[in-house]
Amino acid sequence: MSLIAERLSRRLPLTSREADFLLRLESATCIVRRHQLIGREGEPASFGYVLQSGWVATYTDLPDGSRQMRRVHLPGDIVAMPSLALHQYAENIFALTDVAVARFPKRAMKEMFEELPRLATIMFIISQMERITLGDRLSCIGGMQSEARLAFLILDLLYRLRLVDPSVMSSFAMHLTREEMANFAGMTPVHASRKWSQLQRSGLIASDGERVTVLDEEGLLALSGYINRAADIDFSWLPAVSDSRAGEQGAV
Amino acid sequence: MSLIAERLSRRLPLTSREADFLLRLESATCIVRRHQLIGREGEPASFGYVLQSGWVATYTDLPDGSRQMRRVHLPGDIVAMPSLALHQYAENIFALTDVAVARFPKRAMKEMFEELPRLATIMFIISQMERITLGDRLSCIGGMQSEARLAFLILDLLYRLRLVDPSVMSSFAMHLTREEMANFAGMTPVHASRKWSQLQRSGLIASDGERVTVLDEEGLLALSGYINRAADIDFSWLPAVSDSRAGEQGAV
DNA sequence: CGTCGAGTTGACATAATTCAAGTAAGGTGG
DNA sequence: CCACCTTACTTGAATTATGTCAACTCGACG
Repeated sequence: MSLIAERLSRRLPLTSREADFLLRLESATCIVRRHQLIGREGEPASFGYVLQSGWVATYTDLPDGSRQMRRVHLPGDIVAMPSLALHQYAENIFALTDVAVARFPKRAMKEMFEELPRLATIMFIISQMERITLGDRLSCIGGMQSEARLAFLILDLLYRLRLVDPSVMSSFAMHLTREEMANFAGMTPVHASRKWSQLQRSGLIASDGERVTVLDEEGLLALSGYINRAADIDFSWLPAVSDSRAGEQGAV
Repeated sequence: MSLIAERLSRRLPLTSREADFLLRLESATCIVRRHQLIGREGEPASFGYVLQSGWVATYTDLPDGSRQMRRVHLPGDIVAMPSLALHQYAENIFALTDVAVARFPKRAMKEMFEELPRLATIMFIISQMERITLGDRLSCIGGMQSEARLAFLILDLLYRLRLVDPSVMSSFAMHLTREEMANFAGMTPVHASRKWSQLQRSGLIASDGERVTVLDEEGLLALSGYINRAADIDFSWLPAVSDSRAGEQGAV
């Protein structure tokens, strides 16, 4: 089964046609080394990507030279979907670790809307969720201090890693450098280093370079104002699988 | 014709069934006074809104008491679409001016995906555009100084007002108070006031309390790093109007 | 005439950046 | 095996951007 289908099927049964479609999205895998670009801002936005393993970030560079990371993508995420609405990629797509990604052509989305309205609606809902969580991050960066913004990053990764791999409890391998964290949280690498140390000293997290352990999840939640939106997602209004076009209803 | 259809039809011919659907979305208009809430964070997210006249903002309040505006909506925008993916509104919906809004039930979206796949794709594309522009704003707030963040706000409003009303050239009525600008741009009202004055002194804008005039559009663009994404939107991959279900192809 | 909301300005405090120096770990070639 | 890189990270001191508090102006309104 495809990685996306696997994640979705924990919440929703998918029909076999839907699962087949998602599997086809992942038919063209390629490997990219850590710190290589998968796509560049300004290139024709002909392909979306399904991230199969590793971490990917999207970022843009600002005129003054600073870099803003917009999103860290984890396995099973669709990468660069927003740019499919444009002729050119709006963001750079960057391998934070060695990754495996599958690329799919923009026209696959067209087929989905034509033939699999229920799956299209699911994708629509997921996209709206991403808008909400991006807005949450905007609120965090616009209104919170640097320590809280780092705490937000940690919780965001923790909760999303739990969705990918339910065995994740309170610790995970942090694949971001201090500079990458800083670019994500809107501060300088030096400041990120200081505040990271402070999170450790205050007992909220522990960190040994490779792994982070969340020691006080409640404390981080209170500090960062993070809201786990995924818990509130509403799939109740999906279209029915249409009789004329649907295949058999798949189990799982 | 509905306001959404009118804006869309400048770029795309809509079928009469699509136009009818959009008109139905706007069948239940109500008037809300300036500085009233249209929807509250945490309430059941049963309805989306089409903004018909006036300005609306969405915002959230952070634990430390600061307020972050996420989006200023202009006439013809769909408001609260992201929250339809959740059981509860994720944001407060706030009338910046006296407004007319039309509310539509969440299930209208279901119908759209079932019966009007091309329109659903258009909505999907617009939503992805919103993700991009929200990301642009994240980059701006995360990486730019306060003066640039205000410049970004001005250009964002200017370019979007031009889409709503092609007669807008370089000046418009600014309906935000200093405090609201500050909440939007991630700073304090006092600081917003200082930097607003500075934009005037440096000759980039003129302002007389009611109206803003952009005197140096290039200068504001260079200062803020603003990118007008709407110019690059790609509607070329829409599904065809399906034969079996479509009405006649409407002109305009 | 008094009050209210919005805006401005000054003085001071704090958060974050900048610049610079230094540590530590991993890789490479001799 | 060691000397010598490079890269990531840390820490201190000085600087700048922004926040905070308080006083004041101004116009709208009853």
